[in-house]
Amino acid sequence: MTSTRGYHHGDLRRVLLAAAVEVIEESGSAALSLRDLARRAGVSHAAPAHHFGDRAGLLTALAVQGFDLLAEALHAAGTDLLDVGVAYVDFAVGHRAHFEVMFHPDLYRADDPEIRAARARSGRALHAGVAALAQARPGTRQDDAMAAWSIVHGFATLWLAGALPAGLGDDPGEAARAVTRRLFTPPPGP
Amino acid sequence: MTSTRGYHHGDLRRVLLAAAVEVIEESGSAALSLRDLARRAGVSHAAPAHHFGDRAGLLTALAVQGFDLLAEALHAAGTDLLDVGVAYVDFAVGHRAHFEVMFHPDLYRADDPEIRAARARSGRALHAGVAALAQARPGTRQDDAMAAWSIVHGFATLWLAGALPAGLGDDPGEAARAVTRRLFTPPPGP
DNA sequence: GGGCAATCTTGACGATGACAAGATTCTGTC
DNA sequence: GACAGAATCTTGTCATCGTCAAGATTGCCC
Repeated sequence: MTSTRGYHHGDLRRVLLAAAVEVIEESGSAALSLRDLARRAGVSHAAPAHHFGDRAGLLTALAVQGFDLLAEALHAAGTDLLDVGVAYVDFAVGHRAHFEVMFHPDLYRADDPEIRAARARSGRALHAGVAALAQARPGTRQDDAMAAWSIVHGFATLWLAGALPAGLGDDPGEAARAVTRRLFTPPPGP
Repeated sequence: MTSTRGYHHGDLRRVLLAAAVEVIEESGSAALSLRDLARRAGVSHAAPAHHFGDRAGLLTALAVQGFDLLAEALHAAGTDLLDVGVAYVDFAVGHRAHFEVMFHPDLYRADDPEIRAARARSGRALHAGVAALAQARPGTRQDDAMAAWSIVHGFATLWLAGALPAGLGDDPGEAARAVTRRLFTPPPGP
């Protein structure tokens, strides 16, 4: 119970980031406030500033965390591009707070060195799937990489925005699999 | 000059929406503030409330505007799905403020009847392209529609987030055309 | 011309972000 | 064990914001 705690929380940075995820998942990034996070963590309103500097600093840390979690998820998915794509969608839906912040660079310090490094790590993980495809299918071009990334990112974003029509089922990964499969097996042509 | 103006601006609603687009394009939706928009329009801080009720009300109006502009852009693109896809990307990049707000329903009143109607209009325009494809290519399924929407939406979102690698050129429409073409002509298989 | 709606202005309050000054706790060194 | 300094907080303040209320002004319709 924090009432017995003095001036040293001990794990405040992690608790604040977890609280931020909770608030963003409930109400979106616009509803995030440092004072609210401080209350939820049981500390004074200025305590978060020591760990993050300011609101943008906290969101920078959240984005770094997100890019690293994404890299891990993509690595774990193996090298089949369809599996990597599904893992991307699963990540986006399972970590909607991180995902929302990651792709809104105006919310954080996009030129922060940690962000750049984390982005590079997830970028490499993303391209591992494309590299495997290029190996299996000579002739694969950069456009194919862009198409693969675009389709899974688009699907994830539309799912999270609640823009997709009903009938796709409850499993975003499975729905994404059916949709992204189209990239490789187009409808019968004329 | 507003200094000769009394209590009746005459066109305040439109001016506030235009100012909102400007601010969001410059600094993102998080930077939007009603007081700042009022200052830019040369009125008092409470004037916007008469037209929009509150901040979410203004963003609702902006989203409605966006869905309608999208519907118009898609109708103007004709029925070739590739052209419709490119028009979608051109719309997103050319109206980045509207696009950002449209796909963040936590910023506005998603259950507002005007929003629902506007969404339906742009949804119909989007599906006109898919319907044309289905006519030209029997066997087209809902997955194809989702794939088409996902790929252009994903490309647009990634482009706007500055996440795509350099080398795609300066024309988002042309870059999107090359990428979305992959949906219909996949790389040579094994 | 008058009444009412529309469209503003002024003022106030609570919440926020950011900053400053200071208090407490922890850690490392001697 | 003591001390110094870093780390980690607390308290307070200020400017800005969103929202609400009360009131002033203007436009429109009968």
